[in-house]
Amino acid sequence: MGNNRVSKTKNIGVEPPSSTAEIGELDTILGLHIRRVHGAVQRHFGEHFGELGLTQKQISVLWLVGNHPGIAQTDIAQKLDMDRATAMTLVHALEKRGLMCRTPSESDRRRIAFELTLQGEALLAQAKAAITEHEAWLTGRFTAHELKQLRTLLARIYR
Amino acid sequence: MGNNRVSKTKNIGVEPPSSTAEIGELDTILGLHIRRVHGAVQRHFGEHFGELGLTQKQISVLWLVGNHPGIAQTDIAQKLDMDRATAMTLVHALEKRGLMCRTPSESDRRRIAFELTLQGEALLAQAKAAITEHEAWLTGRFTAHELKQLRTLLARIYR
DNA sequence: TATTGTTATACTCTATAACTATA
DNA sequence: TATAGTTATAGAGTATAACAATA
Repeated sequence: MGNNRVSKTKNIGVEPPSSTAEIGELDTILGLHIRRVHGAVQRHFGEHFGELGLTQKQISVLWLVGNHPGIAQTDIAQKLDMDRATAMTLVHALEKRGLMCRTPSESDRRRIAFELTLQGEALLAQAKAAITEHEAWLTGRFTAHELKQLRTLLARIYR
Repeated sequence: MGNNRVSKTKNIGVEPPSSTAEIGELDTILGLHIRRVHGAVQRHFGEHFGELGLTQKQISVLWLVGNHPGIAQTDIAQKLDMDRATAMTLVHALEKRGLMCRTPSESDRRRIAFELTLQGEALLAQAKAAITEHEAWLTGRFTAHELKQLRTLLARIYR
């Protein structure tokens, strides 16, 4: 098994590290561009703001809860394009760290209202500073006009 | 613990599902746009082409190896912006499924040359068709000019 | 010393399915 | 029946650290 090779013996070990980017047809694929960009952004944030102890995803949850005290898990999931169970994981971790707390709703006892704790507010403030810096790195390469274009074009993909 | 709430009792359970998108300042963050777009693309591919049994990442590895028979893991990693260990995981899984095979290089015995198997070639052909369809869904919402703009702007982030 | 492949390990994000309580 | 939260489970992707073989 594993021996039904398709092109017998060409270029064995002769692949020159091929300078930089030249992936052939692959280069045409917009989806690949998007994944690479996503990866680059993710990587930059982790490398520069990892000490914060929060991922971008976690920050967006804290941010959202900070803007909407009393919000429920379902709404968090819906607003950030997540599954209910995925939101649970996020929320639970943040709760366990004492950054958010819960109060059962009285009008609808199925729902649970979430708010930031004082600690959560404090860390969110730091996180916002980090995000601001990170955004400067990300957006600094564009003019205001290009930035507007980019936002408009990207928004058309998921809205 | 968990009782040091910050805003005593406002909006408990009164959060109206808030129609659609309105995340406040969060909406300004380009990084968030990128993550949402990435998620949407990922989701669409999985939902429509999951039966193929290949992820977009796996396809890009097969595609790359197909274009560069004899390529080594390090080069795959470098060309697709991955860690060596991450590439290992990908490559190993594809190998185990009989889609790629290896031949130790003779000129440099540290390197291993990878090629697609016949099975790999066949599946890649199917995958390319899927990607083409997926790309049509993705790019169909843009004019040719917008598409060029978008590609140019995105490329500026990781190049 | 540097590079290639490897293994072990770990964490984040994601989702599905099934369950409980409530509406 | 439908919704909110929960739990168990799984898989993809990512990375770090340490090791062996080779250059």
